[in-house]
Amino acid sequence: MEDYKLKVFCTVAEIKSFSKASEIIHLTQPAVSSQIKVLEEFYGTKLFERTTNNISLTPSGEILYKYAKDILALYADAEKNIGRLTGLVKGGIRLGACSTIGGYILPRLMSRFHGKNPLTKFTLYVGNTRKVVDLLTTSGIDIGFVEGEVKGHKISSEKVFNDELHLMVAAAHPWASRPGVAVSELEGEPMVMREEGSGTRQAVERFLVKHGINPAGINTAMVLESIEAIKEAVENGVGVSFLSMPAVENEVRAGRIKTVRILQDRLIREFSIIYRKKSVSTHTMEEFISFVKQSSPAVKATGRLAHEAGSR
Amino acid sequence: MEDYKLKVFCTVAEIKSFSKASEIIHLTQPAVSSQIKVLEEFYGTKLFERTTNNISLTPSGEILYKYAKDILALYADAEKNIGRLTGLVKGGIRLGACSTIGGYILPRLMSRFHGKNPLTKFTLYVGNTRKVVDLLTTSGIDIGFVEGEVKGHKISSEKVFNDELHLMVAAAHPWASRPGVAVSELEGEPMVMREEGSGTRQAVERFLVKHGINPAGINTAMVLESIEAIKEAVENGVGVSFLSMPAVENEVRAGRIKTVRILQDRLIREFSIIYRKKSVSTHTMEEFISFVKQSSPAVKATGRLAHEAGSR
DNA sequence: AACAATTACGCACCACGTAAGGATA
DNA sequence: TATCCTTACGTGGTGCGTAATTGTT
Repeated sequence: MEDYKLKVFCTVAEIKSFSKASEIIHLTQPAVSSQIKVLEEFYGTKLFERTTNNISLTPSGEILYKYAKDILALYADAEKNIGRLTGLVKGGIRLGACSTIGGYILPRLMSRFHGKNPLTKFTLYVGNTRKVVDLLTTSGIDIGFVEGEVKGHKISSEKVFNDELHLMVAAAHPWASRPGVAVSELEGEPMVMREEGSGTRQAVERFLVKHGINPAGINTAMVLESIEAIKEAVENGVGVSFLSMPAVENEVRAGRIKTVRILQDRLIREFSIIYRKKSVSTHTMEEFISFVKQSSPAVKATGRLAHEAGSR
Repeated sequence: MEDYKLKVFCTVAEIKSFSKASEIIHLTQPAVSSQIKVLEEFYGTKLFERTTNNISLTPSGEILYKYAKDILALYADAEKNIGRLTGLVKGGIRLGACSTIGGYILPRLMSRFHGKNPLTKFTLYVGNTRKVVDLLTTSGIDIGFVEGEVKGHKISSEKVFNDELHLMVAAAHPWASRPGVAVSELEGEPMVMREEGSGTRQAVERFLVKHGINPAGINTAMVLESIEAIKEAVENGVGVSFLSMPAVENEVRAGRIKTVRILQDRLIREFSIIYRKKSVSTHTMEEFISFVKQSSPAVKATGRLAHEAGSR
């Protein structure tokens, strides 16, 4: 029920570009121009100074922007408080997540949440951490899930998942029948890796370094950007790999892939939920975040359960 | 640029009636129902409890109302501040006034103000003091002009005009050529009066009492509810009457009516400008009020000048 | 019966997108 | 030429009023 004109105006004021703002709010550039024009005609004054290549707020625009932010905040606040009162959970949530969470964990959470609250609508963007953070800061998404913690004055981050990366081998691999392997045995063993810069890759390398192994010395049989592709490669004996349990649950159940315990340690990485500090979240967002936090032990339990089952 | 839905909602919430609210905002009842329905569907909850004969806000409605008032106030505030900055004076002002001001003083002020600020639009309602105050409290008008001062916790009143009531006689009347008459001479002289309850009537009676004359003893030749009618009566020698100078300026200039000085005293009454205490006035309203205050000496001067000219 | 709110429906207007136009580096 | 904003124009959706319907005292 927010004021769309003010929303458009604020976006333009913040992005300092009609065209870029139009993309963010999914409108055409002329539509944005038109909205601003209406505002300018109403207030009888230019709100933006149009110099070539960049626009800036006029003094009038500054005033309106100050009020517009407050007004929009009140709209959001009203909606949140009414939502809290009625307990109604509805409306859209735009999520962004890195591939592991976005591909395997979030879809289940989203489905369960949507099952409980059919009036909710999810949009999910999957990309790397930087992209997710960018989208969050530009209000392209409402909530993000990334590995590690994100520091930034505009973003709050909070750990929610403890995701374990399990060593995966083909069913026919010699390790498949062993109760566990030492970290040192990974040296020389052909491994399938995620690309440089991927969170999984970083976690694996940190793990190796922690146990005195130089990642550069690893026999990297293949580098793949897709989890699905890695599973294929592992199944076909290209090499072993570290993967998140939810990502290979089906293959492990079917016996096509086996998980092997690392004797000395477990490779655990933390996922964080991130959201804009200042923006007033909706009641539905509050509910979803709380749902995710409640669900995270369950997610871990599922993962571990499957792991126990798969490795015995 | 305010949010029309919220405006409608607030009006209904305050008036506690769809149909009455629809009259105030000049909308049909179905339109109001529709607006509220949209809000209720958006927030997923009833905002009004519809019991027969009267409606009341639900808890959700209470929340929304609290926010809606603030939001509307911010819209108005933004507009006012931008208006102050740009110095632009535009938009509508709804005035209410008693007959003397509404009929003779305000039209000139409105015209002059409109001449300086062509983007302004005036609406003028003329009625007695009670009607004007009612309209003001129900937001039917923005500014009112009434005789005396109005006390009320929701209304601010401020004196602006010192309007003098002059004794008017027909050109052929014996007094017309005299430099002045004593108050006592009014006893027995046929007088034309405004109706009971009129501000002018009250002022005249207070004046008589002040000078030791019982109003009941006055020879009331005619009681008329219209100033124009009184002027006709005076011109035709029905009797003398007290009238505001601006109301008879043309007749005095044309010599059809003469003003006669009262020797001991002058009959001066005060007009006040009244407006709602809490409601955020627009910049244009501020400008108009300040214009009226500036103009009030001019109005008096004009009145006196004409008086001097007419009585000599 | 009478009053108040809702539902049904047709129309007019407004905001959008597509396409063309202008200005500046 | 490429980028960015504005203008022009046709169309679909929305909000209004009129009229009929429901519901309550």
